[in-house]
Amino acid sequence: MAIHVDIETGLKALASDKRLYVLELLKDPVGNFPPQVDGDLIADGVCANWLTERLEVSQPTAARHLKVLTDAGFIIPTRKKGWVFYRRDEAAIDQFKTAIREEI
Amino acid sequence: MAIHVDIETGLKALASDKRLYVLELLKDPVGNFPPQVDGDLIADGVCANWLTERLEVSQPTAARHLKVLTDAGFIIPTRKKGWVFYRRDEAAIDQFKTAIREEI
DNA sequence: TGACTATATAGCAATTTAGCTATATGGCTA
DNA sequence: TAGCCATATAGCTAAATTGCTATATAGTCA
Repeated sequence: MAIHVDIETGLKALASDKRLYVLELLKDPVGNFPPQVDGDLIADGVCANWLTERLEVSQPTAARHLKVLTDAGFIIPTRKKGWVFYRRDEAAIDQFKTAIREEI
Repeated sequence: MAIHVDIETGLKALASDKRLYVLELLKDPVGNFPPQVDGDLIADGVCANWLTERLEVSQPTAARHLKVLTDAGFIIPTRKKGWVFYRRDEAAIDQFKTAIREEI
């Protein structure tokens, strides 16, 4: 029961439609969002504000979802000017997929 | 947000230490459990009673965990004599892993 | 520096999940 | 058939999760 400790954190982070949607949106920042001024859509990621709009929840609720994904290691925040940009951590995501494949 | 409907069910079913443990135990029924009389450990699976003991929760709580896993399609119940035996549905589990790999 | 703006946190209500005890169900077995 | 035993369901409490509003924080820009 203590075997799957890390995998369990990842599963809990993903077991939410909102958070799955964030990862989905971040797969194609250029396709899903308009151009950005202060952060590069690819290199830095997508502005928290835009993700919040897409999630259709309040700013604090979106912030918490983003924190869960960040804490699980699936997304990376980058602070620039007044904003925080988020992008997928593909290495971490791949590592999780491997763990699922091997341990479940 | 409606894209991941089936994947989300699976993720929610797996996002629990107890249920991960059930799948872990069912990976090696012969190694993890003593011989059975009324059901074959491999062909039929492991008696619900024994899984309940290993989970260290009450019978109704264990039954509910097993139902969640069954509803998600990860385990298959087989009724025989007085008992219910559970085994992994490897095909369904593989399908889930593929979905994770391709959609996350 | 000072005001403004984006994000984070606090704190509360509603919902979901997980646990329990008590009891119903349903099918062996004597 | 009658009783018994494994499993399922009902119904409750406690904890965790998700949403909100209000507010604190912190960094930017004039």
